[in-house]
Amino acid sequence: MRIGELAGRTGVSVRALRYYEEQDLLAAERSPSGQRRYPESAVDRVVLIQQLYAAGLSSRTIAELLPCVVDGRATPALIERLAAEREQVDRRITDLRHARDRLDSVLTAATANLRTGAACRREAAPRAR
Amino acid sequence: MRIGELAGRTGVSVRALRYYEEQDLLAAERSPSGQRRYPESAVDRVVLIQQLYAAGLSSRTIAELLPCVVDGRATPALIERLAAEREQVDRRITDLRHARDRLDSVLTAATANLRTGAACRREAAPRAR
DNA sequence: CTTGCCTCTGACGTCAACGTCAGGTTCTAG
DNA sequence: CTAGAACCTGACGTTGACGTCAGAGGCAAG
Repeated sequence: MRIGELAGRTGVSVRALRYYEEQDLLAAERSPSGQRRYPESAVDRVVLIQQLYAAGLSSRTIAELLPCVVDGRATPALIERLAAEREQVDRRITDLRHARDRLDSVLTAATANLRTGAACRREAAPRAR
Repeated sequence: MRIGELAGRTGVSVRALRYYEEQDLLAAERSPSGQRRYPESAVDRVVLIQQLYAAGLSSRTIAELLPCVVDGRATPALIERLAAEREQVDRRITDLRHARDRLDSVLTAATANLRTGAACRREAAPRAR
């Protein structure tokens, strides 16, 4: 398929796909006229890339680990790298949970105050730009 | 305390503290000569700011919500905002968990392959810069 | 008083993951 | 055949949270 269809089916922009290629995350055949042609498997690949971005990995890191992720093969060094990234993700999850809990306690407190009529009287002033 | 001490005690840079002030996240008294003076409570405040950054909130958002977070009071609109941010954080946690699970399955697969002697034979090529 | 660290403002630099625009080619529907 | 959509490369713009540098003033010790 061509780049526009891949973009449509994955929900990422054409620009992003070209960027992925630039970063060696996603290869493409070329038609005689130079247009990119992707196989069906590219859809899954792009989804995977998005997942890894969502995990907070950089494109540099993804490029290093993708071959391993795709074919399930790796050197011990790559496996260590993967494990380290996994730990990173775990820590980020923990941090986020703490932050969420913090927001939760703030929320319940604020809501309770609202109900007891203790709401702020100064309106939120529109901040200068 | 002065800015250097606050930086040391919170682990954030002096530059970051000045940036927080610029973004209305952290106020400071000034000595007659113009140097910033912070109360003890600034330490907690900076820690809180870090937590909210960790939650993925922007400084703009933090500035809007901080008064509410600090004194537990808010307008209904602010409470809605908080709840929305909380949901955002929740979604991010879910995404991260998916990504982590993905990394996990890759890891176990790769490790199993390693043990069965199916490791990649082409070494990880050092990528061009 | 001077040395050396701390602090100030102002301003430009950085980095990642794209967005956007220009100027040109290619493909496809009619 | 032609209009218009889709594609190409190349290059500059954007955003957020700072880093870094310059040039100047402040503060404690000896």
